[in-house]
Amino acid sequence: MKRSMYCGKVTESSIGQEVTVCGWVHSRRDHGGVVFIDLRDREGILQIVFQSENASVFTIAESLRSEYVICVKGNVRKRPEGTNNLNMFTGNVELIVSQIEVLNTSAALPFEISDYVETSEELRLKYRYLDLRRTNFQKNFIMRHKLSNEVRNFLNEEGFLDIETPFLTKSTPEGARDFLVPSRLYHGSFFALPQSPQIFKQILMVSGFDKYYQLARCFRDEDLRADRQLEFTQIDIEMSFVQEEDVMSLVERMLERVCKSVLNIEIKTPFEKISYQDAMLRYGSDKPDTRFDMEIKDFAHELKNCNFSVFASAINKGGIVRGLCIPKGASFSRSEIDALAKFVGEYGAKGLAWMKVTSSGAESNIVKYFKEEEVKVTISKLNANVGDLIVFLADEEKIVVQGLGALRLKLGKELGLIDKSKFNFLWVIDFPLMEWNMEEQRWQALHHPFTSPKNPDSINKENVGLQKAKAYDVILNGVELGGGSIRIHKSNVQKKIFDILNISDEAANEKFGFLLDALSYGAPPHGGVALGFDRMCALFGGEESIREVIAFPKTQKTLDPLSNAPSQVSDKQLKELGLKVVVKQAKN
RNA sequence: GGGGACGUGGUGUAGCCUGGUUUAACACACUGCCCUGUCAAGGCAGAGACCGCGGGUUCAAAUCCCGUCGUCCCCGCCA
Repeated sequence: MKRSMYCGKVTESSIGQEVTVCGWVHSRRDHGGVVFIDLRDREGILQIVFQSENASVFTIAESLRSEYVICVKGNVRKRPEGTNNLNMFTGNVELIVSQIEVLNTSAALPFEISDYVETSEELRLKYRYLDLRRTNFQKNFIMRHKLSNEVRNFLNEEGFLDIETPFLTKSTPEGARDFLVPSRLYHGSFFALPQSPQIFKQILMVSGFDKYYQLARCFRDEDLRADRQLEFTQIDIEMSFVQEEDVMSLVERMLERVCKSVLNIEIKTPFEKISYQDAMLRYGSDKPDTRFDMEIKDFAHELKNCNFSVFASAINKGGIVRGLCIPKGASFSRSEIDALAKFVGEYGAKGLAWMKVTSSGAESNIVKYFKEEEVKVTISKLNANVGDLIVFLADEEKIVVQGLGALRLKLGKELGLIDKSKFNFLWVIDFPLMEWNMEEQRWQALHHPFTSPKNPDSINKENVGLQKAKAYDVILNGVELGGGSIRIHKSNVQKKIFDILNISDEAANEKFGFLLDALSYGAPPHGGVALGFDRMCALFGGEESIREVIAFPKTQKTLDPLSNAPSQVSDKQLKELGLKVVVKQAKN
């Protein structure tokens, strides 16, 4: 028997036709004289019916079990009056089986393939092939395919060339930890897997390809999170003879197109723009979730003479005081407020000051240190209403910003302030070029060291702290979807940046000499962007974790329970590579 | 490197706080039987866990304590 259509595609238009479908036994309902089976393939589920009149197929039907693979032929008919299933796409029809072939049996399952029962992550990954049979996964990966296809279509139409860059490349000193691949012919030398195709795509611009893209796999040997894997995919784009607006406009048009064609959502362009400084002040984050308000306000000016010693001393030490208003938060119990204080403690805050807004002003154990005017100004600046809770952090800037930013997000989620149907795109711009690394006592690129300063000609070691970058991040619902910049295209400017970053001429030549050389041979002005494709798929699929849109992800401890990678290798393999010993064995 | 949550038949959970009628409960899955319109089908019967692992406290430990392993979330890290 040869399949004639997908289970999930059988609808009214097939009524009266004989079709052959193949799939997995999703569920079986044996009524004695009639057996119903929900047959599942990647496109959906179809109810097939076995009637006792057809004795030979009926006997087989009674022996079928979950996840058996079968092929059945039969007539499609309209379901009898009153037996339609409105929850199924194929719920108005059913297939009356005339022939069946059992293509394979299945052992009893280690867990239920059901959308109703959650199974532990470890077990799901060990039996990933079963987990991926869930309709939600089938849906996610079909969506992922559509998305990548639409991205490619769009970029192809815009005149971009898809060019591959190497996986075996050179280790770079700045940035994430590299995955190293030992060289067999040159013992002691290593390739590195790319953290991103950054340098290669810039060199492609020097070569005159003008517009490049790639759905590029990238590798970073850092600890994992819900939105981070060791390897991930990014939509990598680079263009010549462009400014910030050109790249941003391209990204907007691309996102507009894929939102329409994949999700059937109309989004507004151009996206709202917010400066880095503003984002950090108002949202305590460089990737603000603007689906809800609860903005943070600064009180350095209003409360600088406040009698509350914690605030005064924080300001005296060069720190800041900021606060936010939690709607209806006055009903929080003391222990709930303590929990909030503990939460901001994770970001280094030593405490959380608070006041409940009442009809006569405010109350809490710190209100007595405030002048009436200070309370009034605070309430009005935060637009607080009676019944709200105002919380403050006073400390060094980084702690206050991060603590309140994280608190705002946590409360936004927990208090249900977030409208999940919203797709809020946003540009964060005007990033500082560099930030001071306290531990290593040196400047460090905020983006990457190839990012062009706004004023490349006047930059020097003294003013670098005030320099802004020609960089932009695109944010969706509080997730950094991607970022990019206009690059440095002149080798003297690039050398100057390396110098400020404390990378010696010698080191710069050793690590990036090939880029510096390339820039000296007529590099065009260029810039680009990279979008996290896995994150995009997760957001589009309504998933919290990118593991739900990656077929074979690793656990948080970087293991693959399916294949048991990483694993030890033979002495012979090691010897060929000029390596010895394995110190720590992965425990699977 | 650090903090937190979790770990009980095949799966998901309850029991743990307050140790003893626990012979560890419930649902799903599984096995057998019944049933001609179900769709997370239903009914009857059955098999299946000494409670992640190790140690300690106690007359007595799934339950309390210590350690350890694993999974997830977060901080650090991720230019």
